[in-house]
Amino acid sequence: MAGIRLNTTQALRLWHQVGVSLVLDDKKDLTQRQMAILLIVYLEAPPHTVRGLAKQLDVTKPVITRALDTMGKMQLLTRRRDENDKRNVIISRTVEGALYLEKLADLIVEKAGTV
Amino acid sequence: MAGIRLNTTQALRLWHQVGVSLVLDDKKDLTQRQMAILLIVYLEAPPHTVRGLAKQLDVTKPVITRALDTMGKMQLLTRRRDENDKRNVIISRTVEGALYLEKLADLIVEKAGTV
DNA sequence: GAAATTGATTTCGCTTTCGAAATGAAGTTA
DNA sequence: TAACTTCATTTCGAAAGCGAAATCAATTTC
Repeated sequence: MAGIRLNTTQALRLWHQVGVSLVLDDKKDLTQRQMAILLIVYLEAPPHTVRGLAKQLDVTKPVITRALDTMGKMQLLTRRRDENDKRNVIISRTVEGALYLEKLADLIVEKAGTV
Repeated sequence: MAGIRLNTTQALRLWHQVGVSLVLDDKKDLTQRQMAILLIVYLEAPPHTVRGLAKQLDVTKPVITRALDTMGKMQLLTRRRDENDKRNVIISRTVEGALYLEKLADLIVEKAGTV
């Protein structure tokens, strides 16, 4: 668990290159909050709920509901009712969403190689 | 020009950690486009104009004008008229903007160390 | 089982952004 | 100097986001 070693110049160059590429190529145009939600759902252990995401990101629940509406339409993730406690909504991954993040990861790796 | 070597998992973890931190801590809440513009202005060789930025990011000029309005209010950059050709507007850096990106860079470096 | 609590969504009014088109100012061409 | 071009901004109607508060359904508490 040594981590990646980079300096501040490399960090900004990486953000710069990936950022410009996303603006140029990415149809989805997610907000920062939406992207954060997506990555939590894909990288952190389930289950994920509206309340849990709102708490982790310190935003209101409607922010999460709206983001799920938007990213749900894009097929990046899905929701279903929790059968054990029907007040809860469980957010989960989709194939589309996994592919989207795979492409994002490839882009980051590619740009990292150039900074 | 060796570049940074990381794998796709590390790339997504890095984006995840930085993204969550930005949602939690960053008052500015820039859009992807605004962030891309800011990084271009700070990392690429001047002069920067509305037209040039619009072309590089393949967006309309009003997108740039609006982003400059917003980030100008935040003091992240400034514009002034080009005295040689008064149709042009030259976008340049500010101390505030440099500090903002320094902190962003520090955050990225810190999170990179943990992925 | 009635009342209170919890979780998600909807509604409200507001702000910000969007692209397309119109405008205005400055420079260039004929 | 009159017409055209160029650059940035403003205006337009539409779309999407925001937080606060209200709503609705499910669960827990008393």
